[in-house]
Amino acid sequence: MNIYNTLTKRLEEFKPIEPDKVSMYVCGPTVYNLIHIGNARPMIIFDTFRRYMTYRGYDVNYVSNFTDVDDKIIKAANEEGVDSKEISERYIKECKKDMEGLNVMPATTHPKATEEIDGMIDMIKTLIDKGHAYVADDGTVYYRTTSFKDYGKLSHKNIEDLEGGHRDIKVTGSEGKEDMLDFVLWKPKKEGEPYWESPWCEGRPGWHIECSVMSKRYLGDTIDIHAGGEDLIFPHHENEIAQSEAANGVPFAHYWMHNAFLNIDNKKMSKSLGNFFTVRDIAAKYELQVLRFFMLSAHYRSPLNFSDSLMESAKAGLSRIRNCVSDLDFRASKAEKKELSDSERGTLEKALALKEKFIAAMDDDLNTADAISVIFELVKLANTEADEGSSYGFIMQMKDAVVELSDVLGLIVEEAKEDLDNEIEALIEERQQARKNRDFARADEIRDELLKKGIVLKDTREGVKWERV
RNA sequence: GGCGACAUAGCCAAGUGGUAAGGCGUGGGUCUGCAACACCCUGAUCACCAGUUCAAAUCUGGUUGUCGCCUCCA
Repeated sequence: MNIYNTLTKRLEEFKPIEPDKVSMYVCGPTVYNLIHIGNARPMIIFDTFRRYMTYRGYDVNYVSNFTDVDDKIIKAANEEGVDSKEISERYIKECKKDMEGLNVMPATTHPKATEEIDGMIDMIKTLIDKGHAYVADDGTVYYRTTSFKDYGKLSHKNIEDLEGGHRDIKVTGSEGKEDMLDFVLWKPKKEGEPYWESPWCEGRPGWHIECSVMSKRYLGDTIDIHAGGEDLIFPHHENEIAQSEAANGVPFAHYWMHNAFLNIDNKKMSKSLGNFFTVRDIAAKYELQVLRFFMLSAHYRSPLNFSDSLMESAKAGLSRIRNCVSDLDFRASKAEKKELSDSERGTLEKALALKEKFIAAMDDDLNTADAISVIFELVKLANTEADEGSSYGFIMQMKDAVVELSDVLGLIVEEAKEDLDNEIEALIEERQQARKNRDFARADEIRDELLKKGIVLKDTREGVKWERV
């Protein structure tokens, strides 16, 4: 498995700390509102990575946090006149619903920042003791950026560039800082804000310290992979490295993976541009599986543009895979259980080769676009080779192959088996009689009637096939 | 101003030295009472210019364009 490592800017072979195990931390959302489709990209990408590693036999310890104390949460709480905990709890719940729709597996652990305050205070103490942090007059604790010689190693910036590169915008609240680049580890409460006791003041943690602490607690001082959106490289991940490595004295993460942004009309999604979509907005129009398929259709390190027509295209593509699976299912129900023919064996060998091609694509820095194309090749093979004469075993093996690979990508392509009620069965039977009698008007009438109930009929050579829309 | 990424058919998108995967869409055909599904056929001198090489979408330099980070942000 090769992974592009932001730290070294190159593709590297993945070597876990412990054989057959992966420890992985993915920065999760700040829960002040429903998650947007941009939040969904890292969730889908790294969930796919996790599924693939699990498929390859790794035991994956996957940790993803919820940031549940933050300015935006406090602001939302004030606007609604409720406790900030009410806001964060509500949106954690909603986020989990969206994740379920996207078929994103729950993390091994989903820590919350507010439940890890003790650990943060401990780490801040350590940083102060080691001279990497200092307390300002108002009780704010800052990280002393100049004390960490590797500062800038992830974002590949040097401190002079950062200092000199600052544009007109002045950093606010920087009065107590020794240096412009120093960042907050602990900040004093303001009136009406949630706070915790600490040796420095009643207050709350800075954003960056949360992830350092949660990663350490659930995965250890050094982990295999730390991941998130590319906008987090600087300053968030840079600061995490500075905190963790200064406090723990060992490397923080061996591999850093970052997904590119999801854009709308080639622009960054933002509320001010009015091109902002929540996952819930999309769910109203499309099954969220379509969104997942769409996101996986491009490489995770390429910017991906979102639009309605692209979603339509994704929907049609996903249907192609699903049609194949349901056709194979239908064929299997009619097929004879007999010895596989030579040609069937040959086709299965081709299918096996495609499976290897799929693995090669995924091994190449999670090339899901290529992996999906392999699934389409498999679909084509199945559509071309499976017919009324095919054996049951052949059909089922082809189907299993398509389902297995789709499943690695977290794509649900197999419909849950369902029995139709008698009334509908009777209508289908009546329509068959009408067709036999060439009473097509009545036949079409029944078809329309069933369509209204969400059932689409397809007349195949082997009989009538139905499916839910 | 500093740093960086990208530019492949109508659209999306793989491909990092040996003459272009896949999907969606379009048009034509086969199958079907019709429809749907499926199948067959239908599409690219890889932004532009110069260079390296027997050979470049793929490497080097330049030009143009698009976008991102440097400030909360997935």
